[in-house]
Amino acid sequence: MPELPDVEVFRRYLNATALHQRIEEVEVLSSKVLEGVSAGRLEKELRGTLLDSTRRHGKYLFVYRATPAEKSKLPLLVLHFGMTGYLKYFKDPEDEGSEPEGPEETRPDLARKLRHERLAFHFDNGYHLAYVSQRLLGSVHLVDDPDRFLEKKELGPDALELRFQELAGILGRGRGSVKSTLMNQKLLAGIGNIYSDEILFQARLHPKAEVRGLDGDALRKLHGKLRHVLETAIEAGADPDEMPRSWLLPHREEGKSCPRCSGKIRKAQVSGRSAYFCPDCQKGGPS
DNA sequence: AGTACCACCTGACGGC
DNA sequence: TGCCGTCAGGTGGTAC
Repeated sequence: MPELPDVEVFRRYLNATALHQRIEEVEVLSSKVLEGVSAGRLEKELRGTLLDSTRRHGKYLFVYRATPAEKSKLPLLVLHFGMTGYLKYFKDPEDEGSEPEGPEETRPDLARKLRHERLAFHFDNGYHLAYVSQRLLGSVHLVDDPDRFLEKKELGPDALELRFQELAGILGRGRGSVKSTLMNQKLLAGIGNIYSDEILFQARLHPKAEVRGLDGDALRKLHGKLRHVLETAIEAGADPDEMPRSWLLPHREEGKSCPRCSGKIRKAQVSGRSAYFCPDCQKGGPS
Protein backbone atom coordinates (compact mmCIF):
# COMPACT_ATOMS: atom_id res chain seq x y z
CA MET A 1 0.00 0.00 0.00
CA PRO A 2 2.01 2.76 1.39
CA GLU A 3 2.95 5.27 -1.26
CA LEU A 4 2.55 9.01 -0.84
CA PRO A 5 -1.28 9.06 -0.70
CA ASP A 6 -1.44 6.22 1.78
CA VAL A 7 1.13 7.81 4.06
CA GLU A 8 -0.68 11.14 3.87
CA VAL A 9 -3.86 9.37 4.95
CA PHE A 10 -1.96 7.75 7.83
CA ARG A 11 -0.66 11.19 8.80
CA ARG A 12 -4.15 12.67 8.94
CA TYR A 13 -5.39 9.64 10.82
CA LEU A 14 -2.67 10.04 13.41
CA ASN A 15 -3.43 13.76 13.68
CA ALA A 16 -7.10 13.00 14.28
CA THR A 17 -6.49 10.34 16.89
CA ALA A 18 -3.23 10.07 18.76
CA LEU A 19 -1.91 13.59 19.29
CA HIS A 20 -1.47 15.36 22.63
CA GLN A 21 -1.97 12.40 24.90
CA ARG A 22 0.60 11.27 27.38
CA ILE A 23 2.37 8.09 26.35
CA GLU A 24 2.28 5.75 29.29
CA GLU A 25 4.39 3.15 27.64
CA VAL A 26 5.82 2.09 24.31
CA GLU A 27 6.06 -1.57 23.56
CA VAL A 28 8.43 -2.88 20.93
CA LEU A 29 6.97 -6.16 19.77
CA SER A 30 9.53 -6.70 17.03
CA SER A 31 12.81 -4.87 17.20
CA LYS A 32 13.43 -5.77 13.55
CA VAL A 33 11.57 -2.64 12.50
CA LEU A 34 13.88 -0.41 14.54
CA GLU A 35 16.72 1.29 12.74
CA GLY A 36 19.46 3.08 14.58
CA VAL A 37 17.68 2.92 17.93
CA SER A 38 17.36 0.15 20.48
CA ALA A 39 14.06 -0.97 21.94
CA GLY A 40 15.20 0.11 25.35
CA ARG A 41 16.15 3.60 24.27
CA LEU A 42 12.95 4.11 22.28
CA GLU A 43 10.79 3.02 25.18
CA LYS A 44 12.65 5.20 27.63
CA GLU A 45 12.72 8.21 25.31
CA LEU A 46 9.00 8.16 24.54
CA ARG A 47 7.61 7.31 27.94
CA GLY A 48 5.85 10.29 29.48
CA THR A 49 5.96 12.43 26.34
CA LEU A 50 3.31 13.42 23.78
CA LEU A 51 3.00 13.16 20.05
CA ASP A 52 2.62 16.77 19.00
CA SER A 53 2.48 17.23 15.25
CA THR A 54 3.33 15.52 12.00
CA ARG A 55 4.94 16.06 8.65
CA ARG A 56 5.22 13.83 5.63
CA HIS A 57 7.97 13.67 3.08
CA GLY A 58 7.48 11.18 0.29
CA LYS A 59 6.66 7.89 1.94
CA TYR A 60 8.10 8.90 5.30
CA LEU A 61 6.03 10.15 8.21
CA PHE A 62 7.71 12.38 10.79
CA VAL A 63 6.10 12.61 14.20
CA TYR A 64 7.21 15.54 16.33
CA ARG A 65 7.04 15.19 20.07
CA ALA A 66 6.63 17.34 23.14
CA THR A 67 6.64 17.03 26.88
CA PRO A 68 3.41 17.67 28.80
CA ALA A 69 4.88 20.89 30.16
CA GLU A 70 6.31 22.50 27.09
CA LYS A 71 7.19 22.21 23.48
CA SER A 72 10.78 21.25 23.32
CA LYS A 73 13.20 19.92 20.83
CA LEU A 74 12.83 16.24 21.44
CA PRO A 75 14.09 13.67 18.99
CA LEU A 76 11.32 12.83 16.57
CA LEU A 77 9.90 9.59 15.37
CA VAL A 78 10.19 8.66 11.72
CA LEU A 79 7.89 5.98 10.38
CA HIS A 80 8.22 4.15 7.11
CA PHE A 81 5.69 1.53 6.14
CA GLY A 82 7.38 -0.71 3.64
CA MET A 83 4.95 -2.62 1.49
CA THR A 84 2.49 -3.72 4.14
CA GLY A 85 2.43 -1.22 6.97
CA TYR A 86 -0.29 0.93 8.50
CA LEU A 87 -1.40 2.60 11.72
CA LYS A 88 -4.33 1.64 13.85
CA TYR A 89 -5.71 3.52 16.84
CA PHE A 90 -7.98 1.56 19.09
CA LYS A 91 -9.29 1.02 22.57
CA ASP A 92 -8.93 -2.48 23.80
CA PRO A 93 -10.19 -4.97 23.24
CA GLU A 94 -10.40 -5.02 19.43
CA ASP A 95 -14.13 -4.55 19.06
CA GLU A 96 -14.60 -4.56 15.32
CA GLY A 97 -16.12 -7.32 13.24
CA SER A 98 -17.02 -10.71 14.54
CA GLU A 99 -16.59 -11.84 18.08
CA PRO A 100 -13.16 -13.19 18.83
CA GLU A 101 -13.15 -16.92 19.25
CA GLY A 102 -10.74 -19.56 20.29
CA PRO A 103 -7.57 -19.01 22.22
CA GLU A 104 -8.09 -15.28 22.71
CA GLU A 105 -10.91 -15.92 25.16
CA THR A 106 -8.59 -17.75 27.45
CA ARG A 107 -5.73 -15.37 26.74
CA PRO A 108 -7.10 -11.89 27.34
CA ASP A 109 -3.59 -10.49 27.35
CA LEU A 110 -3.27 -11.41 23.69
CA ALA A 111 -6.68 -10.22 22.61
CA ARG A 112 -5.41 -6.67 22.68
CA LYS A 113 -2.70 -7.28 20.13
CA LEU A 114 -3.29 -6.86 16.46
CA ARG A 115 -1.92 -9.35 14.01
CA HIS A 116 1.54 -8.21 12.88
CA GLU A 117 1.61 -5.39 15.37
CA ARG A 118 5.27 -4.42 15.76
CA LEU A 119 5.09 -1.32 17.90
CA ALA A 120 2.45 -0.22 20.38
CA PHE A 121 1.99 3.18 21.95
CA HIS A 122 -0.13 2.99 25.08
CA PHE A 123 -1.74 6.28 26.01
CA ASP A 124 -3.03 7.26 29.41
CA ASN A 125 -6.58 7.57 28.07
CA GLY A 126 -6.72 3.82 27.56
CA TYR A 127 -6.21 3.96 23.81
CA HIS A 128 -3.39 2.46 21.79
CA LEU A 129 -1.69 3.32 18.55
CA ALA A 130 -0.33 0.31 16.73
CA TYR A 131 2.30 0.32 14.05
CA VAL A 132 1.48 -2.76 12.02
CA SER A 133 3.81 -4.27 9.46
CA GLN A 134 3.12 -7.73 8.16
CA ARG A 135 6.29 -8.21 6.17
CA LEU A 136 8.60 -6.24 8.45
CA LEU A 137 9.82 -4.22 5.52
CA GLY A 138 9.06 -0.90 7.16
CA SER A 139 11.29 0.95 9.59
CA VAL A 140 11.06 3.15 12.65
CA HIS A 141 13.71 5.72 13.47
CA LEU A 142 14.37 8.24 16.19
CA VAL A 143 16.19 11.27 14.81
CA ASP A 144 17.28 14.69 16.00
CA ASP A 145 17.03 16.51 12.71
CA PRO A 146 14.49 15.62 10.02
CA ASP A 147 16.33 17.48 7.29
CA ARG A 148 19.52 15.64 8.05
CA PHE A 149 17.57 12.40 7.88
CA LEU A 150 16.29 13.31 4.41
CA GLU A 151 19.80 14.18 3.31
CA LYS A 152 21.17 10.91 4.54
CA LYS A 153 18.46 9.04 2.69
CA GLU A 154 19.21 11.23 -0.34
CA LEU A 155 15.50 11.76 -0.88
CA GLY A 156 14.36 14.11 -3.60
CA PRO A 157 11.66 16.72 -3.03
CA ASP A 158 8.19 15.54 -2.12
CA ALA A 159 6.22 14.74 -5.26
CA LEU A 160 3.27 16.94 -4.27
CA GLU A 161 5.44 19.98 -3.67
CA LEU A 162 6.75 20.09 -7.20
CA ARG A 163 5.83 22.90 -9.49
CA PHE A 164 6.07 22.28 -13.19
CA GLN A 165 9.50 23.76 -13.75
CA GLU A 166 10.97 21.75 -10.89
CA LEU A 167 9.47 18.52 -12.15
CA ALA A 168 10.68 19.23 -15.65
CA GLY A 169 14.17 19.85 -14.30
CA ILE A 170 14.11 16.63 -12.29
CA LEU A 171 12.85 14.51 -15.15
CA GLY A 172 15.50 16.09 -17.33
CA ARG A 173 18.06 14.53 -15.02
CA GLY A 174 16.36 11.15 -15.28
CA ARG A 175 17.52 8.36 -17.53
CA GLY A 176 15.85 5.28 -18.82
CA SER A 177 12.12 4.71 -18.58
CA VAL A 178 9.66 7.31 -17.37
CA LYS A 179 8.25 4.80 -14.88
CA SER A 180 11.54 4.05 -13.19
CA THR A 181 12.30 7.78 -13.10
CA LEU A 182 9.00 8.58 -11.38
CA MET A 183 9.67 5.83 -8.84
CA ASN A 184 13.23 6.97 -8.13
CA GLN A 185 12.99 8.36 -4.59
CA LYS A 186 16.28 10.17 -4.99
CA LEU A 187 14.81 12.27 -7.78
CA LEU A 188 11.34 12.82 -6.36
CA ALA A 189 9.89 11.22 -3.25
CA GLY A 190 6.56 9.50 -2.80
CA ILE A 191 5.60 7.68 -5.98
CA GLY A 192 5.71 3.89 -6.03
CA ASN A 193 4.65 1.14 -8.34
CA ILE A 194 0.87 1.55 -8.15
CA TYR A 195 0.65 5.30 -8.49
CA SER A 196 3.30 5.52 -11.17
CA ASP A 197 1.12 3.18 -13.22
CA GLU A 198 -1.93 5.36 -12.57
CA ILE A 199 -0.16 8.62 -13.41
CA LEU A 200 1.24 7.20 -16.65
CA PHE A 201 -2.12 5.75 -17.60
CA GLN A 202 -3.81 9.11 -17.19
CA ALA A 203 -0.99 10.93 -18.96
CA ARG A 204 -1.26 8.34 -21.76
CA LEU A 205 2.40 7.51 -21.54
CA HIS A 206 3.83 4.04 -21.95
CA PRO A 207 5.74 3.02 -18.80
CA LYS A 208 8.76 2.10 -20.90
CA ALA A 209 8.81 5.42 -22.73
CA GLU A 210 12.22 7.03 -22.48
CA VAL A 211 12.04 9.94 -20.11
CA ARG A 212 14.47 11.90 -22.29
CA GLY A 213 12.13 11.62 -25.23
CA LEU A 214 9.29 13.53 -23.55
CA ASP A 215 8.45 16.87 -25.12
CA GLY A 216 7.04 19.93 -23.40
CA ASP A 217 3.43 18.89 -23.87
CA ALA A 218 4.07 15.45 -22.43
CA LEU A 219 5.85 16.95 -19.44
CA ARG A 220 2.99 19.38 -18.79
CA LYS A 221 0.49 16.61 -18.94
CA LEU A 222 2.59 14.42 -16.69
CA HIS A 223 2.86 17.19 -14.12
CA GLY A 224 -0.87 17.83 -14.15
CA LYS A 225 -1.76 14.17 -13.87
CA LEU A 226 0.80 13.57 -11.16
CA ARG A 227 -0.84 16.19 -8.96
CA HIS A 228 -4.32 15.15 -9.91
CA VAL A 229 -3.77 11.48 -9.17
CA LEU A 230 -2.04 12.02 -5.84
CA GLU A 231 -4.52 14.62 -4.63
CA THR A 232 -7.57 12.67 -5.71
CA ALA A 233 -6.21 9.50 -4.15
CA ILE A 234 -5.70 11.30 -0.84
CA GLU A 235 -9.26 12.64 -0.97
CA ALA A 236 -10.42 9.09 -1.57
CA GLY A 237 -8.66 8.03 1.60
CA ALA A 238 -6.21 6.08 -0.57
CA ASP A 239 -8.96 3.48 -0.87
CA PRO A 240 -9.20 2.06 -4.41
CA ASP A 241 -12.91 1.44 -3.95
CA GLU A 242 -13.41 5.17 -3.53
CA MET A 243 -11.48 6.11 -6.65
CA PRO A 244 -13.07 6.85 -10.01
CA ARG A 245 -13.94 3.83 -12.12
CA SER A 246 -12.26 5.59 -15.01
CA TRP A 247 -8.92 5.04 -13.31
CA LEU A 248 -6.59 2.18 -14.05
CA LEU A 249 -6.36 1.20 -10.41
CA PRO A 250 -9.64 -0.72 -10.16
CA HIS A 251 -8.74 -2.57 -13.37
CA ARG A 252 -5.08 -3.20 -12.65
CA GLU A 253 -5.01 -6.81 -13.73
CA GLU A 254 -3.71 -8.49 -16.84
CA GLY A 255 -6.39 -9.02 -19.49
CA LYS A 256 -8.98 -6.69 -17.99
CA SER A 257 -10.58 -4.10 -20.23
CA CYS A 258 -9.10 -0.66 -20.39
CA PRO A 259 -11.62 1.78 -18.87
CA ARG A 260 -10.81 4.27 -21.64
CA CYS A 261 -10.64 2.27 -24.86
CA SER A 262 -11.32 -1.28 -25.94
CA GLY A 263 -7.77 -2.41 -25.22
CA LYS A 264 -6.73 -5.10 -22.82
CA ILE A 265 -4.57 -4.26 -19.84
CA ARG A 266 -1.10 -5.74 -20.15
CA LYS A 267 1.58 -6.48 -17.61
CA ALA A 268 5.28 -5.99 -18.24
CA GLN A 269 8.44 -5.82 -16.20
CA VAL A 270 9.90 -2.34 -15.93
CA SER A 271 13.10 -2.06 -13.90
CA GLY A 272 12.16 -5.11 -11.96
CA ARG A 273 8.61 -4.14 -11.08
CA SER A 274 5.29 -5.18 -12.57
CA ALA A 275 3.90 -2.40 -14.71
CA TYR A 276 0.26 -2.50 -15.79
CA PHE A 277 -0.79 -0.40 -18.75
CA CYS A 278 -2.96 -0.24 -21.84
CA PRO A 279 -0.84 -0.72 -24.94
CA ASP A 280 -3.56 0.84 -27.09
CA CYS A 281 -3.78 4.22 -25.43
CA GLN A 282 -0.43 4.64 -23.73
CA LYS A 283 2.14 5.75 -26.23
CA GLY A 284 5.87 6.03 -26.51
CA GLY A 285 6.81 2.45 -25.74
CA PRO A 286 9.47 0.43 -27.49
CA SER A 287 8.56 -0.20 -31.09
C1' DA B 1 24.12 6.13 -14.53
C1' DG B 2 21.39 2.59 -16.04
C1' DT B 3 19.48 -2.47 -15.38
C1' DA B 4 19.35 -7.06 -13.29
C1' DC B 5 19.26 -9.65 -9.52
C1' DC B 6 19.27 -10.72 -4.62
C1' DA B 7 18.03 -9.88 0.13
C1' DC B 8 15.05 -8.64 3.76
C1' DC B 9 10.06 -11.00 5.51
C1' DT B 10 5.21 -13.04 5.62
C1' DG B 11 1.20 -14.73 3.48
C1' DA B 12 -2.16 -15.51 -0.31
C1' DC B 13 -3.11 -17.99 -4.29
C1' DG B 14 -3.11 -21.32 -8.13
C1' DG B 15 -1.42 -25.67 -10.01
C1' DC B 16 -0.58 -30.25 -9.30
C1' DT C 1 -5.35 -31.92 1.79
C1' DG C 2 -0.79 -30.41 1.24
C1' DC C 3 3.32 -29.05 -0.94
C1' DC C 4 5.55 -25.74 -4.09
C1' DG C 5 6.43 -21.99 -6.94
C1' DT C 6 5.13 -17.31 -7.68
C1' DC C 7 3.75 -13.00 -6.53
C1' DA C 8 2.89 -8.75 -3.62
C1' DG C 9 2.12 -1.39 -3.54
C1' DG C 10 8.98 -1.08 0.14
C1' DT C 11 14.35 -0.07 0.16
C1' DG C 12 19.19 -1.17 -0.28
C1' DG C 13 23.10 -3.73 -1.75
C1' DT C 14 25.76 -6.15 -5.34
C1' DA C 15 27.70 -6.78 -10.04
C1' DC C 16 27.87 -5.57 -14.75
